[in-house]
Amino acid sequence: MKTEHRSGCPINLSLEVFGDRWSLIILRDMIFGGKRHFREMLNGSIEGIASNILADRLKRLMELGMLTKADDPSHKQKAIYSLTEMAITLVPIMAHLGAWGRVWLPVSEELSIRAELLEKGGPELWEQFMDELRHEHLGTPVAAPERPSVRATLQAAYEAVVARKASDGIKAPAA
Amino acid sequence: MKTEHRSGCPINLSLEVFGDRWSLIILRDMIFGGKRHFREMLNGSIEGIASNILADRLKRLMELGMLTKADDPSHKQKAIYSLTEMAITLVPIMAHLGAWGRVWLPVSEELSIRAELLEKGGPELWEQFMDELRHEHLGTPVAAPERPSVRATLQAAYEAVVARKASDGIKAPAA
DNA sequence: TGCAACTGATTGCAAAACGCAATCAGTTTG
DNA sequence: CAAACTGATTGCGTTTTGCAATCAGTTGCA
Repeated sequence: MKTEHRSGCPINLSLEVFGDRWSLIILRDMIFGGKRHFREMLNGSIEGIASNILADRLKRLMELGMLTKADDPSHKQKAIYSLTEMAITLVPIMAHLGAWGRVWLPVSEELSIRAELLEKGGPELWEQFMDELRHEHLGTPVAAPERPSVRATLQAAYEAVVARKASDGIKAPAA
Repeated sequence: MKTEHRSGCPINLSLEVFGDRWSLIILRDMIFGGKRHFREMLNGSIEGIASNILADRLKRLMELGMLTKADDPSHKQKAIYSLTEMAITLVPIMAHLGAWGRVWLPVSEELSIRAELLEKGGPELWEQFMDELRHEHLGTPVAAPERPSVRATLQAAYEAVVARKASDGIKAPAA
């Protein structure tokens, strides 16, 4: 791993980690999309990441300590990528980024409903989500009481918007 | 301005705005360093930005609506760059980024004291800071009661650490 | 008046990063 | 045994980056 840093400033060092156009996208898909395999990330990416870029970034994120890789028992060639605690603690940053983007940028309704719910849920919801991610990726026991998972809730809201927009389209196709 | 976006996802769109290695650095220097002029940013940058990169990013940030440029009355060739509300609302993101970097990355003590104070101050301090920036860059009246400015407080803390490390160096040079 | 220092940039150029398409060897499925 | 799928890798042309040098106009000082 490279140890040459431009400065010891926290913001600069953070930028050196994900100051590019793909690293955070990959982490977003793992965190909010539950993606764990190479092909899942490659084909599921709405932004259309190229396979060589994906391979390069996964490798880089592993070197940085944000991801780990393990064999998938169900398939000798399959690899499962897991988030580390370092990556899981990005959830609040993702939430803020989403909230900021929703205010200032031309976001689409269906892709921003998750950000909206995450923002409204606040730090409490973020903590619950991070606990779920720790359970899922680090194997920690479930501390919180049983309740619908944050990711499933966000996903359901996304699908509800998609369904509503589709039915709106039937009633008023040219709207 | 380009209107081609990879997707309408808030996180993706945010990355398209500052998903590079310099844009946030420039905004950081303006927000926390109070830099307003080209040369100030060029020579004051601890990361050593090149003049062509700086010119390109300033132009880009203006096109994106994050900065505005105005003539400096004191010098016909001088330009004063101002933050817009869009850029000022990045303060909470900066605070989270700094807090995350402080935990996970090899930050230097003197350059992370600001991040530490900003984190401890919480949203209340961020709001006060944003109000100061609005006054400074947008000319809004000062709503809050008179008190030492957040930037000055952060700067003083930085200088105190630098001074302490220097005197430590005299007592124990090889520490 | 003359000249150095300073203003916000711009240009040339080499290196690196990007991104698309094709390809790879091994694994599983039908 | 062939097709589909696994996580990648390679080649190659385009774009972006970043360093050094340079630019024209402005200001301050002698």
